[in-house]
Amino acid sequence: MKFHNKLIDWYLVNARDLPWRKTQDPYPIWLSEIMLQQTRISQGLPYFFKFIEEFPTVFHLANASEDQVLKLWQGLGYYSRARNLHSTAKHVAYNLNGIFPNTYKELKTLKGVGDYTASAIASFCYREPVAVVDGNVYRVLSRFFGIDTPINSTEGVKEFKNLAQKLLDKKQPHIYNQAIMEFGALQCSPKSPDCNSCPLQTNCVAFQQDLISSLPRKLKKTKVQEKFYNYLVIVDSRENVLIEKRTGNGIWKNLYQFPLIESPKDCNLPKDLISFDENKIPQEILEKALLYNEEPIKHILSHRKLWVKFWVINIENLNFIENLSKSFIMTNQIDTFAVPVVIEKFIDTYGFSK
DNA sequence: AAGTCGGGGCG
DNA sequence: CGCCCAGACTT
Repeated sequence: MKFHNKLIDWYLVNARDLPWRKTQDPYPIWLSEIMLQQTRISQGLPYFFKFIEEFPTVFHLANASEDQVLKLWQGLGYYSRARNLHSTAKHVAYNLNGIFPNTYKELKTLKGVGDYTASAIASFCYREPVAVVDGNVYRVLSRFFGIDTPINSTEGVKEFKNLAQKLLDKKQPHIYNQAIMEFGALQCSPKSPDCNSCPLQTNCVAFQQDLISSLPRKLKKTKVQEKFYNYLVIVDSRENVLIEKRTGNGIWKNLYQFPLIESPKDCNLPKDLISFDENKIPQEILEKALLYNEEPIKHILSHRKLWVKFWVINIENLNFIENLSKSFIMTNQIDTFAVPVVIEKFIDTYGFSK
């Protein structure tokens, strides 16, 4: 039996019941594919339901504000996905009459839709014979064929894409693509795959040569850099709190935060804050800072290690911000703004009175 | 070709 | 801790 037939037979027995598999409507399928980029299904699923409920159609999503979209995305990470999602929704709604492109090539022109996502939508919605290559596919193919080309090298990307396309069942690309990904997720998992019950065992090079644990190969990434973040929770007598929008192009773009003082080392006293402050916040304000957490919170990201401290400053009124060039906002409705998880956790613990 | 971009879960 | 997850985009 052919490779693709074995995978599909396995899939028909073992497929999970997932909401985006019940439809050919490109809107929910596109939404799910964006959400699941570098994200486990268990983590993305609740967000998928939230989004479908809040934005039942691409027009609802297009008519929302970016702030609203980011707020709903809060906690899912890789926020450029949310910004691109919203941008593409507006494009589809206003320029394309709400109709998604229906070919791989056209789909790839959409913001946030790359090689994988275009293949997924084109095959699931329109039966176009284009093979998906995601983390699951890399793993299944590298093991079954014993390919040790690093999957994140230029040659590896090309090699696996060509192989995947060759193996594709072109009469039912939608089922084959689902099958190989589901197989990678459930049977041929990264750690301790279930080789004993595997229908591909006898022809699997990695299994026969005991290479399961060393495949797929991957070039190691650069080491993470450490940073020290000091957030100033400046609260006035009416429970207004100062926040700002992160604009630049870096991490957490367009999310909100408390005024931030980044320091080259751990800070323990207000005078440290004063020496590192670039917001030009008046000294007499910073002097009142009370350290909320003695031990910095370790916030681990894929490419960064953050040591985060929160400093609470109670003052009578926040009028001093008029003298600052930065655009801080006074708010007593902090819950309505999208914030990074490390700030969300602080807000939940600190408990502003509403 | 290498960096950047989140957060959670698992061994 | 290190690795991985239905990757895309920038430099």
